[in-house]
Amino acid sequence: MPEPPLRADARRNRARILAAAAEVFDKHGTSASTEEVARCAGVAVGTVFRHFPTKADLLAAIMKELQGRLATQAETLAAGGDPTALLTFFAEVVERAASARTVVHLLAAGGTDVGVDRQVAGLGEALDALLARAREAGTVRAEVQLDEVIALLTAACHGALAAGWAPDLRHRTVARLLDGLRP
Amino acid sequence: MPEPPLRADARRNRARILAAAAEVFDKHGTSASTEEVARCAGVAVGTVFRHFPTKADLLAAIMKELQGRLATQAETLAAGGDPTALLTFFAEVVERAASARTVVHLLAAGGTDVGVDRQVAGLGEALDALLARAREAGTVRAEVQLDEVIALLTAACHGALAAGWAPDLRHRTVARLLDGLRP
DNA sequence: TGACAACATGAGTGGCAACTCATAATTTGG
DNA sequence: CCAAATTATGAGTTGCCACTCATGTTGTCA
Repeated sequence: MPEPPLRADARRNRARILAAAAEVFDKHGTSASTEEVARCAGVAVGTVFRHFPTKADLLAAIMKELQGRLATQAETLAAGGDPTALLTFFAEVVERAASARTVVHLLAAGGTDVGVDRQVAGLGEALDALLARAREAGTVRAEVQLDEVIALLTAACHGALAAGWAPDLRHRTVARLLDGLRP
Repeated sequence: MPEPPLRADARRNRARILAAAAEVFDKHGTSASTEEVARCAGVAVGTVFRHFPTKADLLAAIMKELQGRLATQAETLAAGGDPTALLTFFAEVVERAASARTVVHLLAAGGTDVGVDRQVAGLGEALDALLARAREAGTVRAEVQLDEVIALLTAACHGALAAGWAPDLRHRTVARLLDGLRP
């Protein structure tokens, strides 16, 4: 089923909508109205719904993009060969989550929410590479499992976001979390 | 301003509403309708709004109760003198959060949500006692601060709840978290 | 027990937000 | 440059939910 290519203006609007949605949902949470997204994108509501028939579809699209960016970053770090890359990546994701609500939803979507299961799996593989390298180098304990790392990351993101930790507290808390992984 | 005592039926209904609200919000999240709460309590909507003029007031009342129970439990543990009581308490709260959405909201309400700031402070004192004892006994590292413990607890609750960790994963993750506190 | 105040009831109101559809505007292949 | 198809528009439509209020009920106290 080779989807016919989008018209030029349609492509442009789709991109604008995605950007606007990311901005709006990050600022006001996912309960922000679709109309607000349309306004921010400089587009009518109907156009948003033409591209994403459902609000959930819009969220899923954002998450897919986000997942892609995170996975790429993780792969880059893994290629670098630094055995502490896992810890770096961990801290950075939490740092981003503190100001970007959407990361949280991505990571939490291991389950049933919007159908992002496979996306998360993709991030999982990238993380697994980082973890393997860290284990070999003795940067983290051998018995630490991938799902635990993901769980800790999820928890930290949620906490940083929902509780609104100040930067200082955030850094100390992440430090404690990483302490739990080291030998 | 000595509030006149409630009438007998009013007291009974107030209690029923609180219990029903806790059950409903735990099951369907805080977006469940007030009407659902009323139905579950066997009461009309108007009655719910007579006792709690706003949905936020209802949530705040639930959290106040919850905070009281948790604080009491923490104090009891502290009185017991077990130096690992902090770790026990931590694990237990997370365990409860996994099936009770409301704990999460309580712990996350360090900030601006419903005005529960002081309630959390109350829990903080009880936790502080546990932490002090654990530090003296060398069960946790000396440099671990109270706000970090609260932050970790918050994070773990959010994670356990939002991501729906299976029991096995939950236990391992909490273990990793506690590893980060030990010497 | 009676009478008054406190309380309960539940149909109704207002408002918000997701989603639709007839119409108008663009794009594109010929 | 001109159709024909694709896309954009935005004023509705629909449904839900927090909250109100006129009316009926129950507890309390003398």
